[in-house]
Amino acid sequence: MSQGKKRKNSGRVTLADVAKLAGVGSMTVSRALRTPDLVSTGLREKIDAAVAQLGYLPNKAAGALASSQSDIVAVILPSLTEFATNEIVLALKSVLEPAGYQLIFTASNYDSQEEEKQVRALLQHSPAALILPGTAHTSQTLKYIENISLPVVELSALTLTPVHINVGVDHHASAYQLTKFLYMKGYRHIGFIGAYTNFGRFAMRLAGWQKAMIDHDMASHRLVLGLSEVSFSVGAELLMDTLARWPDLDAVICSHSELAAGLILEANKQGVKVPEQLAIATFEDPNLCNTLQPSLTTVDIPYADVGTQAAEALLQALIAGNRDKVVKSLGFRVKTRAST
Amino acid sequence: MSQGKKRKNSGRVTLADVAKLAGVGSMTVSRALRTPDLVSTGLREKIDAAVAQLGYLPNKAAGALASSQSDIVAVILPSLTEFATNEIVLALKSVLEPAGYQLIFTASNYDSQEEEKQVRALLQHSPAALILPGTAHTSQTLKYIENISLPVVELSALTLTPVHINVGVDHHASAYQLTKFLYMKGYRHIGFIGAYTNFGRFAMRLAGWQKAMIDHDMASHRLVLGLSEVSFSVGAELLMDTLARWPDLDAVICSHSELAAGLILEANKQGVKVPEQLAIATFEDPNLCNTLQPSLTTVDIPYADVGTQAAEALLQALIAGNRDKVVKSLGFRVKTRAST
DNA sequence: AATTGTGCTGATTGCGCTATCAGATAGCTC
DNA sequence: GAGCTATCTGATAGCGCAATCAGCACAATT
Repeated sequence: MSQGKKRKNSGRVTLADVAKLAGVGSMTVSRALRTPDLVSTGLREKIDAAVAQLGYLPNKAAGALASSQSDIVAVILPSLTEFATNEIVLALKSVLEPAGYQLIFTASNYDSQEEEKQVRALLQHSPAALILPGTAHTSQTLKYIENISLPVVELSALTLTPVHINVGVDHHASAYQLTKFLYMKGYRHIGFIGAYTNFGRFAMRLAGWQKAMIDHDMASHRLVLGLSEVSFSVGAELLMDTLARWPDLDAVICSHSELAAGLILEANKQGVKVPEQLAIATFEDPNLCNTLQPSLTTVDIPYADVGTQAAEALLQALIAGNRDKVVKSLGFRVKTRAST
Repeated sequence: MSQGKKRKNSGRVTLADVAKLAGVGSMTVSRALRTPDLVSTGLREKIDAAVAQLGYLPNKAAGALASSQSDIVAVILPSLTEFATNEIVLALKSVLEPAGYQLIFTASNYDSQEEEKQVRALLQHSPAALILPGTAHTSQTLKYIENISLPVVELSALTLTPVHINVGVDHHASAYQLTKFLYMKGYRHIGFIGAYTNFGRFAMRLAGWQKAMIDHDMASHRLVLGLSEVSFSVGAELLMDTLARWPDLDAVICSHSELAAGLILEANKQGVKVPEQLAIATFEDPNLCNTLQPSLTTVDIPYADVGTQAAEALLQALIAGNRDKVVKSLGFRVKTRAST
């Protein structure tokens, strides 16, 4: 019974088993599976039959080790629960999975320390590429990704110092445009409410709003609320208090759709007329914003495009094997709805 | 320059590099990293220093090959865009990631052929466990997962023939209860609208509704619509036509929240009173259903619990190394809101 | 003093695969 | 038919790690 072996094999069917059954060398089986054109028809058929008969499944860990390349693409997202996430994930998958890549997702929860941990964990799987948010990284994270010779994609936010591929939207400009849009509509007392948990975007949008306020001589009418949490109810609780404190206020920009939704629901309940008494505008989630009554004016951000373009640029880099810097800034547009 | 080597090494820092720098054997480094208690303090400190200095990251592919076990947990979800998905993903992550597992997600899109492909692809990464929907599998898929000696979790739907761990909600019973609830409220002409894309759940809920209709002598008042697609607009388009064809209809159960939402929005637009003229009830998404006006009566399904309990049962199986069958049926309850 | 542990350490081997190179065979040129 | 290329095949040698086992020092036991 004891085979005198030092090591038990894992029990799985291996390349060698297939080779033996097909009566060929294992190298030929390996070729038949990866580059069938290099194997003669006769052998290929025998091998295919053997593979089917044994139900052979290649062991990718072994393949990755031997060839020092894998089909894993590691993706770090800021959060798993946001509208944008879903769009981006679907887009990435639709491009990268057909090309034979496996995606691994994790979330940093807008915490750069957590991101660093995730990067460390993911790099141990020697992925073919790394996709992560375009927001602030720790110096250790930067060290990891700069030392490593694999394509890196920074997503969603445009960076000043892109590592390699950077696809995103200029959040500063979008907030600027939204503010300007409200100004054109005649609003003069435009507040900004956001959550700084969302580190990158909050700051950029805030800055964009601020610049627009100054450029349009509204600098004296400033309300900024920085929250530590985002939800319908936080938005709802805010409304009456904010109106009481800033009676001049005629419009509000929310950094998150959920906040804006909370405001609207509460306004309906309290009899505050939107947009007559208060205009509300926000970013991103068209589904939610359309469902609400009145519907919400937003800056539509094409997150699906962010994902698609990022994936395509990545695929090119993967195929070409180059590390050329690619920066793509995607458009956005203010989508006027009933709330302004 | 040429080293006469047959094979270039990958350029990454390896265990051996750390060992050389620390002046110890590579096996000791391996131990220091995985089972520090078995290494003396002096060497451990030297090794830690060397690891830090070199920025060493273990190569998990090599580790997986050598030990024939990996830290990857492969998860197949029916869809990435559903409410339930998000809840489940978060719950799985919160239990399994702290335990040191890496999750890989893919989606089968309610297609068992696609599921089979995904299973094949995922098994090549020799995962530590496989999590997949508890709905119908192809015979090939069953062959894969039955032959394989790894923990399998079937999620969300209860199965008649669980492979190993099965955590879910009895969709049949939930539809039955919801129908009964409407009956108690006085409704007698209760229709059912669903999408059969969602193979498992649709059939089970339909059956539950049907049973309840028969049990409560409403068998003669039956409307069933089986759709091939789900969205707000499909729901909206349906409303007037359905009312015209089934003038008796006083209540509708929708298999998907989105359909119900579409119906409500259209009812508001057309002046159809909910619930006076038509009651509407559905399943699952409390966020959406609460936001709507009138708010939607639903069967609340504790998807977060599904995820948590599945992950915990899995963790136990992983630690104990057993393959005991575990079946957990989670509760649900009818959440009455304004729409009924 | 001889024996048996006990705790650490490292040499060796192999996990299952692919890169590399050396043959083998067939097809072609002159 | 010699010489050459083009095409195919397989033997071998790692990839980086962990399982295994042997060795060694030192403490504990008799």
